[in-house]
Formats: sequence, structure tokens, C-alpha cells
Amino acid sequence: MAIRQRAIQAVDKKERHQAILDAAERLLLRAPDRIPNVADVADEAGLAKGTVYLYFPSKEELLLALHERNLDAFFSTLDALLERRPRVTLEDLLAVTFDRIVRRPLLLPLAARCFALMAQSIPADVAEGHRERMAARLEHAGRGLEQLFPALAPGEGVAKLRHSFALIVGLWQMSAASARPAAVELAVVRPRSEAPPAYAWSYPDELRRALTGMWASVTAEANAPAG
Amino acid sequence: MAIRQRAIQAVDKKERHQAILDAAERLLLRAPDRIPNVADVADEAGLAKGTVYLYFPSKEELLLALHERNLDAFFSTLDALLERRPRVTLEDLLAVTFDRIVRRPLLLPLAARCFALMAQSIPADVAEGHRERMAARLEHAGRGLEQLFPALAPGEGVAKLRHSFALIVGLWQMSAASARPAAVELAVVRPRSEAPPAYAWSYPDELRRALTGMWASVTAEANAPAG
Amino acid sequence: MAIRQRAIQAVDKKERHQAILDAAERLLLRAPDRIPNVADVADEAGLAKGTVYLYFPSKEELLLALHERNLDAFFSTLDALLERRPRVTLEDLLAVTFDRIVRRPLLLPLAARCFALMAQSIPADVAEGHRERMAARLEHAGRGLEQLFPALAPGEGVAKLRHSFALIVGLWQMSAASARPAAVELAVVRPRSEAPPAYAWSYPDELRRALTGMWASVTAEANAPAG
Amino acid sequence: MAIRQRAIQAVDKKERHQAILDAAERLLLRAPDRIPNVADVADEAGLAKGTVYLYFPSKEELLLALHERNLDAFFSTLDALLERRPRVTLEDLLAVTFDRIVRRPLLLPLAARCFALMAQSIPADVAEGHRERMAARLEHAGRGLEQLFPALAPGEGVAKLRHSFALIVGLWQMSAASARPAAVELAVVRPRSEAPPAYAWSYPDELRRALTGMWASVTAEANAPAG
DNA sequence: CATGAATGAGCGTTCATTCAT
DNA sequence: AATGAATGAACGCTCATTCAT
Repeated sequence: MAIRQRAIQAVDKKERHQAILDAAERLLLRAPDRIPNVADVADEAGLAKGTVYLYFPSKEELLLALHERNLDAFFSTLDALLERRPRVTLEDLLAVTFDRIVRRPLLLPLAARCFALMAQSIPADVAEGHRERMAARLEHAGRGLEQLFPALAPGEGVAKLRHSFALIVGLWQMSAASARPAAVELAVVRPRSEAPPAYAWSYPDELRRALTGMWASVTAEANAPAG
Repeated sequence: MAIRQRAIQAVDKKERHQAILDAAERLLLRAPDRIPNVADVADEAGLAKGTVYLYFPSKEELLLALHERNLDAFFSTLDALLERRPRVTLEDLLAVTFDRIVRRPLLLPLAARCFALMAQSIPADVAEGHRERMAARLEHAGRGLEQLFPALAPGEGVAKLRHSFALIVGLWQMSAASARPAAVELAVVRPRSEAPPAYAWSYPDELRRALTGMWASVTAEANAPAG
Repeated sequence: MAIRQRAIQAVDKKERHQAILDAAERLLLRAPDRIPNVADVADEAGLAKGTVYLYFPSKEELLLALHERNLDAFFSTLDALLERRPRVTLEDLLAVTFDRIVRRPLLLPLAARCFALMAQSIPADVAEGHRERMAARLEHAGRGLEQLFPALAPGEGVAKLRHSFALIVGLWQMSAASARPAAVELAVVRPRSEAPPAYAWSYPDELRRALTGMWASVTAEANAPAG
Repeated sequence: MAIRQRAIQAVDKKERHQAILDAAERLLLRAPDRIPNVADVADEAGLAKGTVYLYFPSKEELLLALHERNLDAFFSTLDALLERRPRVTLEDLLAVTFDRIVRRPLLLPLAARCFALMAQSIPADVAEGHRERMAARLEHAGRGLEQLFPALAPGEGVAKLRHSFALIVGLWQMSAASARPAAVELAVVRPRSEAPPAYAWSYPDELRRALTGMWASVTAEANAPAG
């Protein structure tokens, strides 16, 4: 509604591009179960609806861009960490994961829908480009892991990374579907049974447990030569 | 396919209830990237749109019911298998999983959206009921697994089962999002270059790899006493 | 806004179909320079916007249907008149034309836009069907005219009919473009010059003049045997 | 094509004015069924969108100006020809018409929409000015024709000119609406069946036929004294 | 003068849900 | 119970016009 300013320089345009993604991100974090509509995004960004379309050709591509930005950020953090090889432990990797993904679960609601978006309304070449870029980053990080953990055979780094992603996203969805909305949860008074009900589990704990398990074998003798 | 009769007996009602879910299921299998609309479901079931609302209070609850039916079926198969304890191998469990989940991926597109549905328009008590029923089945199967695999500590059966679900759903989404539309089902056809691109991977192969890895430690010395 | 009633019988549906066309027609007569939007049409018909889409697949096809209805009505009147052959005079034909086209200029604003509609958003097969039907009616009426006026060579009936249409539509557009809006016209006070300005001409008069001229040669010795 | 300089001199301004009209004209010839939007026009002219508004107060007035320019050009050619009176034949007039109007059908798509434009958003005085200028040119040319063809009574020249315009525009619309998209320009390619369908007719042929017919009586004994 | 980023009213279309029949 | 016609809020997108730079 308010004209913040005009983005004339390429830098400013980049910035506004990001600002729109930021707005979408905020809305998504605020209501992870709802894909915001373009009017909401524009509003949240302090822009008019039409302005959004100056920066993104369609709502779907906006969401894909946001998803890619999230993935990019995660991969960048991961890569930066792996640069410090071999002085990196699994614990470091988990910490980074939790910091970027669990504490700010940006990746998650989009990942859950991204497939439907891609299949439906993203032009084939745009989708292809996204896939290739993400595949390249995945492969790069995967190779970094293989160098860090000699126990990993070639190709296993990528695979385990993929499996980890799957766990991250899959578990989050299960937690989202099986958890009561937070507000309600606090009010619930339950007879103190010995064990909490099976659906009372926490996403972070469970994810840590799962990831630790998955990487345990790999990490056993890792970094040993570095010690 | 059409029933075209009044369902007056309770049995008939149950049957029609199922027929509607069947219709939704067929549509979902036919186009996994698209939640069918009520008109489509009614059409596919050979019923009028209004009739669907005699059996389900809302589209969301219909989808939740379908999701629960799918989970139920899977748990039932799993339970049946675990009954035959201790004469069950991990391979048997994987076979069942693949038969029910990979070959007929009913669970998958719904699982990916279910959390959004739950949060949005499902009444709290209905959601709660669903959660409790599913948690109970999960717990039961988890305990069965713990008895089958002594290596599993108490609670670990449920946990690993949960992680397996997460992998199943998460990997499927990744494969769906990272595959070109046509390549999802068919084997990717490519000129045999040295290495296939990183995004050319098959969901079933990758899932088997991941699940095997996850259950490897548990299964190592399992069933040994039973042999 | 008000539910008039439900069109359940096929007859009622036909009626409502027509009612929607009527509504569009009224709006078009009221403001010939503006293609009404769907909301206006629905409003004018006393229906909800969505209801219009139960009867027409798109706005464009609605307009095409209206255009075809107008043409149909004109051809029907023409055909009926030609049935009374040979007791028909050119004057009769003109009278019918004026009654249907000049006094209720339904045909006109749509004809002017129809081409653009057809080229842009009407599915090819629908457009083709429309063209063929209209061509058939034109041909039929053309042949009727050839039988009425022996001076017309084969094919000349259709041709002259086409030219007449062109005149009807073309002149109307010129008059619409060159006339001041009616309300303004009354208020204008002009110095009494000998001759009115060249752009002060009346569509009906000019059309009659043009059509009479066009058909004069044909009609000269027409009906002679019938006299 | 781009000018990319400041137009400070009045001459430069005129030139840019024309350049914008040229751009609109090119777009209109390229896609006669679509009124181009301002962004397209600016683009085609190598200017920024805002610049267009320095030269035309609105899109509508731009289109009107283009239409008037087309009419002007036609009248000029006609006037020039009539200057050579009495050494002018109907054939000459037709040739000029076809050269300017049929071969470069600039007039046509605009004429079809011009009336709607005028009524909607053109200020009354601008519209009035346009009408008066065009009427004057029409009258002048009409009088020229009356002098060329003594068979024309006073006022008949203007009238027949008007009717000719109507035919030109009206027939073009009919041909555009009744032809399959591709067939507008190309000769209709069909297996030679006995009779082509009634909607397979060519605009130029039909127009020539109609105009010749309309002017036949006038021209019969015309120029005879001049011979 | 020229630019082009920003605006926001406007529009076509969809679809879950209701309810008269 | 079953139907399917009717509803209308919701939403994505366009584009003529404005105005800060």
C-alpha cells in the first residue's frame, strides 16, 4: 500500500525480489498449512498485487523460487561446513541442519507441495532448470560428505543426503499431521498415564534420533585419522 | 461402477461410503499431483455431487477418511504378517511395504497434503480421533516389531516405524519433484552416458536402499534364536 | 441474487439459457459500445455469476451464442417471408430488415466484435460449427432470393445478401462512430446553415438508400410475372 | 527503429508522434484481431511506456489518431486521383482503393472498433473534432466524385462514398469472422469438390464485385463526354 | 523530456457447499 | 435418500495510467 521506494538499480531490484520472497516466507511460517495468495504476499511486502508480477511471472514460480532459496541456503551452510574438512563432526552437521531447518522450518511446507506445483503449472524448462541446479548442489555436498567420511562409498554420500532430506521432510509432515495445534495443546489436561500417548512426540527429538541412527554406521570410524 | 440405488440398509450405506472413497482413490492414482474436486469424485462414483455430502461432511473429511483407510490397510497387512512371528524376515516386511505402498502409491499424495487438511478445516475432535486411532495402530505394530527383533529397545519399534514412514513419504515427494513428469513411472530413458544425472534415480530402488540401511542394525542378529 | 427457480426440466433449462442471452442482449442494447462482463450479465439475469457458467462454457461462447441467435432470428424471418414467394416485394424484404435490425439493432455491436472473438478464444470446432450453420442459412436464403428475382444469376443471391449484411453492419458502425451520443445531440444549437453538416445523417435513411440502390437492378423486372 | 533521443524540436516531436503510430500500425497489421496494449506499442516503437503518454493522452486517442491517419491517407490518395479529373475511370478508383485498403488493411480492424472507442473514453471535443475533419474530407471527395460522374445527383457522391466505406469495412469483418484463421490471407486450399462451401469466399473478389455493382449505374455513361 | 517501476481496479473462472425438488 | 442447479467467495492475472527518478 505504501510506496517504499522505486527499485531502479539492479541491486534494488534484487533486493525487492528478495523482499517478496521474505514476505511469502513470513506468511508461510505464520501459517504453514496454507499457501498464501498473491494479494496476501503483496500486502505483507507492502506492495501492490501487480508489483509482485513484475518480479515473478506467476505465483507458482514465486513459490518455487522461495523453495530454491531455502534449499540454496541450506546447501551453502552445509558446503561451508564441509570446507572445514576434516575438522567436522557429525554433530556439527546435525547442528547446522537443526539450525537451518528445524528452528526455521522454511523448507518444509513448501517441500510438501512443491511436487504438485512442479507437475502442474511450472513451465517445463523452468522446472528442469530448478531440478538441475538442485541436483548439482546435492551432488556437490554428497561428494563433500564422502570425502569427510571415508566409510562412504562413491555415490553413497548423495544417497544418504537424499535419505536425510526425506526424513526431514517426511517426519515434519507426520508431526504436523499428528500434532494438535499448539494453542490447544497447552490447554489439554490429561490423566497422568505412565507413558505419553504415541502421538505425543516431538519433531526435533525424533529427527535427531533418526538422523543419528542413519549416520551412525558411517561415522563410527570417521575422522579417526584426523584425531 | 454406479450404484444408482437408495442405500437404506446400514450395509448399503457402508458400501456407498466405500464406493466414494474408491472413486477418490482412483482419481488420485490417476493424477497424483492433483486433489480431485468433489464433482469429479461424485462423477467417478456414479453419484450426484450432493450425494457425496450425505456421506461425508466435507471434502476434507473425505480425504482424511481415505487417508485413514489407506493407513489402516497397511497396518492390517503389517499386523497380519507380524502375527506369524517369529517366522518373519525383514525381507517379508519390505515386500509387504512395497506391495502396498510403492506399487499402489495411495498413501503418498494424500500424506503429503494431509497435514494441511488437518490444520485447516477438520473439526478438532475428528482430527483428534484420527490421530488417536492411527497412533494406536502404530504403537501396536511397533510393539510387534520389538517382539520380532529383540535388538529393538522398548519404544524403538514405534520410532523406527515412524522413521520408515517418513522415508517412504519424503522420498516419494522428492522423486516426484525431481523427476520429469513422464519419468516418474517409466524407467528413465537416456542415452547411456558415463553417469546418469543426479536427479535420475528411481524411487523404489532408493527406498529399498534407505529402508534396508535403516533396519540393518536391528536385523543383524534377529530371528537367529528362531532359526 | 434472487433464486427465481430451479431449471430442472430440459425446457426450463432452455428457457434459462435464453434468459441469460436476453440479459446480455439488454445490456448490449443499453450500452452498445461496451461488451458487458459476466457479473453484469448474471446480475441482469437475476442469477449468480457462477450460474452463467452452468449454461455457457465461457463468456466468449455466450456472446457467440447471442450473435448466432440474432442471425438465426433474422434468417428465420427472411425465410418465412421468402416462403410466400412470389408474392413478396423488395419493399417487404426491406421492411423485415428494418424491423429486425434497425429497430432492434441487436446484431450490430456483436457483429463488429465477433471476428475478434472468434479469432481469439473460441475453440476451433465451436467456431467451425457456427460458421457452417450460418453459411448454410445464408445459402438457403440466397437461393430463395434467386428464385424470387429471376434476374439473379446462381450464386448472386448469396452474394447480394452478403453485401447487404456488410452494408448493414458497416453503415451502422460508421453512424455509431460519427454520431454524437444522442443525449448531447438534442442540446446542440447550431447556426442554421443551408445544409446540415455531412456527419449529420441518419442510419436508417442511409441504409434504406443504400439497400434500395443495391437491389434496384435486380428488382426492376422482378415479380413481373406475378403481377 | 528506436529513436532514443530527446525530441525537443517541434519537428522531432511530430516525428516521434508518427513513430508511435507506426508502431501501433505494425502491431495491428501483424495481429488484426487484437488491439495491442500500450506496453507492446512502446516496445515496438523502441520507447518506454511512459513516453507514449507524453504524445497521446490515452490509449484510445492514440488509436483514434491512427485511424484518422489511415483515413487521411486514403482521402489524400483519392483527392489526388480526382484532381486528374476527368481523366479518371472507375477502374482507377478501385485500384487506389484496393492498393490502400485491401493490400494494407490498416483501416479495417480499427474501423471495426472505433465506434466503441469513441463512445467510451474519448473526450467529447476530441471526438467532435475528429468527426468534423473526417466529414469535411468525405464531403470534399464526394463532391469530386459528383463532378467526375455527372450521373450523380448532389449529395449522392458523399452517400455512395459512405456506402462504399460501409461495404469495405462490413465485408472485411464478415470475411474475417467467417474464415478459418489461416484462410484469411491464403487462398483457401480445398480438394476441388463440386462447390466450395458457402463460407469459402475471398474478401478482395467479393469486395470488387460489390463495389463494381454499386458504382455500375453511375459509371455507365460517365466520362463519355470526356472521351 | 524520458524512463519504467508501481499501482490497483477490473475481470474471467473455479469449486465447495447448500437446498429446492 | 438422491439429485444437481444455484450460489458467491475466492483467486490469479492484466494492463492503462501515474509519477518518482
